[in-house]
Amino acid sequence: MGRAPCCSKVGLHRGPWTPSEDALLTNYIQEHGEGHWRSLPKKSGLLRCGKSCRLRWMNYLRPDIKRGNITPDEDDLIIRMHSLLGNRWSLIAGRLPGRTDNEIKNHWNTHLSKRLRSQGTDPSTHKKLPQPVKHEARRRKGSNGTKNTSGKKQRKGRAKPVPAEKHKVHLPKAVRFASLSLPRNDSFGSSTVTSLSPSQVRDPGCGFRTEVAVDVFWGNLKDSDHGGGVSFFVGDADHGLVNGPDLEWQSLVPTTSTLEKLYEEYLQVLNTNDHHDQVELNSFAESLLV
DNA sequence: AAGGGATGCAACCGCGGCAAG
DNA sequence: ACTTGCCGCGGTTGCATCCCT
Repeated sequence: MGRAPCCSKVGLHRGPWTPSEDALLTNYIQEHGEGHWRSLPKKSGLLRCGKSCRLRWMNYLRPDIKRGNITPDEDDLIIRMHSLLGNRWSLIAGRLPGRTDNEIKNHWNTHLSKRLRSQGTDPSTHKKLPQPVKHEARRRKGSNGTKNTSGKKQRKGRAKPVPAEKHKVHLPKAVRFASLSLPRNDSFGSSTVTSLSPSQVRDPGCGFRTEVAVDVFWGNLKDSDHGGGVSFFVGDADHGLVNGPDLEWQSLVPTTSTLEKLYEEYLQVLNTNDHHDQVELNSFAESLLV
């Protein structure tokens, strides 16, 4: 429908952020809070488009961002989540405290997809490839997120990321919805889980969303060693579910049997490889999202 | 030692969802 | 019902650095 660009690019800075720009943005947000990205640049004196400001804050400046190597456990979770949800990086990132969707996306594209391929698994479908692909990637030391923000240098043609059999997983797009969440730092054990049944979780119409189930899986799979956060998605009135203000934490008591059932169900789906079950897996993931 | 390809990550781009008018 | 603007997401690109020949 011919929407206007997010901002007039005339006179705006692009490319790497300078420390002074970072400081301006950080100071402004600390003082006024996040949001209103469109008007933020003008108010803060930044010569950047609002979108760029948001990205910089979300992916780099936010104080809760965890920088550094992604641990094997995080790798494991990313792979599992990706097998369920596909390229829903923001959803996956939501379960990895301190990690951004951009970081996870990059990590997947540069490390995990290659690793899976080298292990004989198709990274997009998570199904076994006919034969394992030789791992030709070179190891490289010390590129640990310490990206310089300095100067420029011309660039020569970049090999596109292996286009090899680009099967897209057409899972439903994530939808935005209200959520309540607890930080993962709180121990999973002390967090609460709503008492919804697995069928409720799977019921597309029920309004509860992915993260309940995914966190449940995570809590089980990782045996709480990460301290799981728990998120709740509140259904709408049409489905007779509670709205945010009506939720009482006291009522959200975890029920071990519910968790076990969910875990069983999840394992069942995960442990199967044939086509029929792949379909089931997809619809399972779908049901979590719709 | 140097040049060029490979790698990793920050940043950009375009699109879709949603809410307000 | 339609338009407009904002926000957030996923895909893609740009570029500094690493590593191999």
